[in-house]
Amino acid sequence: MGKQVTEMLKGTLEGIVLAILAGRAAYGYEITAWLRDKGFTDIAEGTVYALLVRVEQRGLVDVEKVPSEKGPPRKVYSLNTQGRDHLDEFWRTWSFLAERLEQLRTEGKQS
Amino acid sequence: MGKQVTEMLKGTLEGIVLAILAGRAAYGYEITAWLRDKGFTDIAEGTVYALLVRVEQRGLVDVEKVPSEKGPPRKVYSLNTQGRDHLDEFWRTWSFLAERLEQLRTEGKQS
DNA sequence: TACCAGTAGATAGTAACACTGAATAGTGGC
DNA sequence: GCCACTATTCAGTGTTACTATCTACTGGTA
Repeated sequence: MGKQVTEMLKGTLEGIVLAILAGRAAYGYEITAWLRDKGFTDIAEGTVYALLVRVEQRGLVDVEKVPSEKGPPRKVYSLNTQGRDHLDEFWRTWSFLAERLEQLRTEGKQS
Repeated sequence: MGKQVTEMLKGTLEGIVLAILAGRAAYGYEITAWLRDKGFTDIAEGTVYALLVRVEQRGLVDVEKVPSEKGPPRKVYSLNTQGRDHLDEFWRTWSFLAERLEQLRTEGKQS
């Protein structure tokens, strides 16, 4: 998908991951695989882990270490109350942006 | 609007400005004022100018210096063919992202 | 046994982008 | 002569995602 989506993901990827965690608890490897599956083909492995560390440090998620049948133990993340608030705020910001862009797009088609 | 929109604008602000220029030619001060008017209250002056320099260097816009009745001459930017292609690409990337986010949002509401 | 693929996470260094703050420069009004 | 408004430029900073690499555990296979 190239460089353009990379820049656009800055600020949105965090919201995407929090939205995933709002549905169910998940661990890094799982989230990365899910994103790949949804078409975010060029999200690097390390990116999600770094993001999870950030949101953990900011206290938006709770973490639980769960042993895996295959491979090292998983760090399972779940959204806490603060994270839920942050996600709400994210959706508000996203809506603001999406509305204005949609308006710009339709205006552009007219001219 | 705070820090969240700042990060989200990375990658999209360029598209927004190109979309504006697709409608009509404009200069930096004008674009900044327009954005402020549309609710992007915390976009700094310098930000738009820096962005315009970038897109000019990448050859997406044509520039014409126009004397102003009040103040120093304006640099009027207009979208060229390459810029139009880039804008199309931007809309494709944006759609990709917007679709997936919209899906995530509605899924989240179900659970 | 040795090696490799798959699973799972961590980390150091880099690039891109928007922000902050200040400087520069021109015009007109008080 | 100074201030407000218009208009652009630029140096320095912070955040974020990428690249590349390393660690570590399991199971299969040559």
